[in-house]
Amino acid sequence: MSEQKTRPEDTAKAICALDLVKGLPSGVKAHVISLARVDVLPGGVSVLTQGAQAQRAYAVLVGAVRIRQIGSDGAQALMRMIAPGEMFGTVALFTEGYYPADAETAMPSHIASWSKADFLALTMNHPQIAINIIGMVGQRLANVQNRLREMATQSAEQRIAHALLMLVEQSGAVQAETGVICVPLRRRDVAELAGTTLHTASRVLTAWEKAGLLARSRQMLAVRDASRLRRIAQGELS
Amino acid sequence: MSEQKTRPEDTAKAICALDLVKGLPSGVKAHVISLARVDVLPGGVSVLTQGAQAQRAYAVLVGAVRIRQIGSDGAQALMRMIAPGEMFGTVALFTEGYYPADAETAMPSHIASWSKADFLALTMNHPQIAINIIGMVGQRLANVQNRLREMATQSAEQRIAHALLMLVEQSGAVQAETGVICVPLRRRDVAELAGTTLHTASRVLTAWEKAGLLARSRQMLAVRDASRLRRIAQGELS
DNA sequence: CGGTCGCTTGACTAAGGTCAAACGAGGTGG
DNA sequence: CCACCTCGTTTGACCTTAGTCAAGCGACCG
Repeated sequence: MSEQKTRPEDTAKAICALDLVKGLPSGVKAHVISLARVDVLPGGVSVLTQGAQAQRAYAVLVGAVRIRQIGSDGAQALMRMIAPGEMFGTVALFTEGYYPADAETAMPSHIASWSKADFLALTMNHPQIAINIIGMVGQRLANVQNRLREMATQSAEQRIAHALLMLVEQSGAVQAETGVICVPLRRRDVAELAGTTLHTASRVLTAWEKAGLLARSRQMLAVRDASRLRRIAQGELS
Repeated sequence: MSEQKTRPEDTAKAICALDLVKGLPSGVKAHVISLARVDVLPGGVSVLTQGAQAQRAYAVLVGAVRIRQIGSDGAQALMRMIAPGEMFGTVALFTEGYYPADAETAMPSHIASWSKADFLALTMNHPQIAINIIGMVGQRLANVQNRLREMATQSAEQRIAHALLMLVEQSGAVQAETGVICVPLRRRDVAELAGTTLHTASRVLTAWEKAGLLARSRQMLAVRDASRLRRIAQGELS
């Protein structure tokens, strides 16, 4: 966690690495960069709120964002964590126009964003961008559908294991090796992600810590024995 | 349920009504129609299978299709029912290329489809089509996310009520009035849709039938008291 | 030093899943 | 035409999972 300076060329590079501009000539990438607004935000602040008119599309360059949905009955669920390089709030620009969930920074973050007008113009002028968006949304859809099936058929323990494994994968190749999840995760987050209560999540996680499956330093979680966790996730174990 | 003749102008009209070609000039629509293959299928046959290389994108013109996902552990969940005018199997053409679920006709159906090459060319040449796809997928994503939250936080009874209400809405404005769900629904379908077991679904449904909330004729379900059902879905009742 | 926040832990409970059995309708073949 | 079988469904008895209620702990912050 070294001191990090905000350099323009870093943000440019980060934006170029987005799936959004995959396969586009560098001229277009430059244009996308020029249209972007970059905000440097502390942790725990709201980026967009559920139900509001969609004005902008966002991408996380540095840090992490929590996407949480709250139902009409007040129950809330954590839809996903956004890691660097991923986008959020983009779909609402194309549909009814209301954000379907809340987004807040889970740690100090750099967030790039584009106005609705600019973003729509980009997709109209560069079909490849539209296709890239379809790819990203499709990936998300597949992911959510998988979780839906798991939620319907698997035990709380399995779902928690899946949630952790997903987070590790999301953290990128480097972390996937070591198993460190570089996002501050509260028990409550894990619970909402896996669709259980804070209490059962706590019980399961502390049990796994005692068994040496997990380790915790500060707010971060580290998966020590991913293969075992994977077996638990598939119901082959305990 | 009158005898139905397959007339080319009917299929043309049905394809023109797809969200896919919304906002496009009729010349393009004609082109889309010319590229479509239309299959007339009996009920209960497979249209595409999970895990197969995505070759085509599909749309239901007449009838209904069941989209079912099966996990590595064998547990299966009904992702959604496809009503006339909706598409399926489209996203896989843009992502990895494997269908994420099975699709089978739930009743005799007319299915339009386009080859991968044609479909991708269409989206490249007509950005509006790509944007329409994003809209459709976005809608789906929002829907699945809502169900995910419900699955995590609500009771089995509430989820079943939600599933029925969703089906009624899907059946179109005419049916929404009368409350008839014009799709053959087995108990098992309802159960998989709501993420419960066949048994609890049966218990709940027969209880509702006895209470006059539902009626059943042949394989179809009819919702007699939608407002009451809606209150159950929101947990205000029983 | 008190307050808040996040976490842990225990005891209890109920929702709903599992197991088991049987029924009715529809279709098929003897 | 009837016997039989299959498939979808119903219903009961039981039991496990995981949610609820309640209490206490430790850490961090002002």
